[in-house]
Amino acid sequence: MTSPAVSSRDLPHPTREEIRLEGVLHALSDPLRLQIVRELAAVGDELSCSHFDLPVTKSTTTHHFRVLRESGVIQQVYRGTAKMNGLRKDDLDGLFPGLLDALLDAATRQAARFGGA
Amino acid sequence: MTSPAVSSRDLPHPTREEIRLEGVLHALSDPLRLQIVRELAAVGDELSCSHFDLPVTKSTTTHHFRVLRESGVIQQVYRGTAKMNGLRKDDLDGLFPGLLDALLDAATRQAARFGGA
DNA sequence: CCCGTACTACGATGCCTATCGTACGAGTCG
DNA sequence: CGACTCGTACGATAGGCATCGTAGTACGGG
Repeated sequence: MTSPAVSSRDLPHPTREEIRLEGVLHALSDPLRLQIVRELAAVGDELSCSHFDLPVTKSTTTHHFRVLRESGVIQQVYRGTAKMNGLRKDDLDGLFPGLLDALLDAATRQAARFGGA
Repeated sequence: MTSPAVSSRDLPHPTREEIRLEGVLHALSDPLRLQIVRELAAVGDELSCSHFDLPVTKSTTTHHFRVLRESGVIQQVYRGTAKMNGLRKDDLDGLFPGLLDALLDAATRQAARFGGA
């Protein structure tokens, strides 16, 4: 088909105005979720849930993506059977200029300090 | 006495190298603790625990200050009966350049958006 | 239509944490 | 010394959350 067909079922997202700093910080205070956001920022595009190889079951993965979505850090949309995830960079930059970049930079520096990739 | 005498009992702090980004973000994901850090940054000096008028009991206040200290966000030192709290700005800036300012700016913007002072 | 893939929903579990109250220790001042 | 202030320690409690397993739903392809 021509258009990707964003498929009927859609998911509740907070509006930009509803995004809370505490919620964003809480979402990013989990190592797995921070890692997800780092990868999303690195590719600068949407990624399917199954793209990530996380050391937890799929149930837990679903849970983490939901936390990220409900805190306003990512947007999720179904595309066929896949659920695509994208960083809400515009919204976050609009609300908190410079914060996302500072966080990503901090995460990169910490990854460099420790063995992490 | 002449010198403030940092009094015998002292408290365990993480070294700069031990500070973890996830821990910092978790510490700041609590509204009370974020508020404390905002006030410390605003005055740019040390403040006693009792300076803060928080809507919780003293036990809970102690708990929050400990979380902030153990995550490396603040340093605490006894000075007589008072326990003085100071932001570890140098350490945080050294580890994560720009992060603290971005966080404080984000908190200020959010406070402006909502009724908050 | 049936099957495989992708993800979800739900219940259970164990840990972490925010909160409180009470009892206590350290320091200061009269 | 004695009283008062500041903050701690400890136990209890309730709620949140990361994790899992199993069962189920949506979609696409043979």
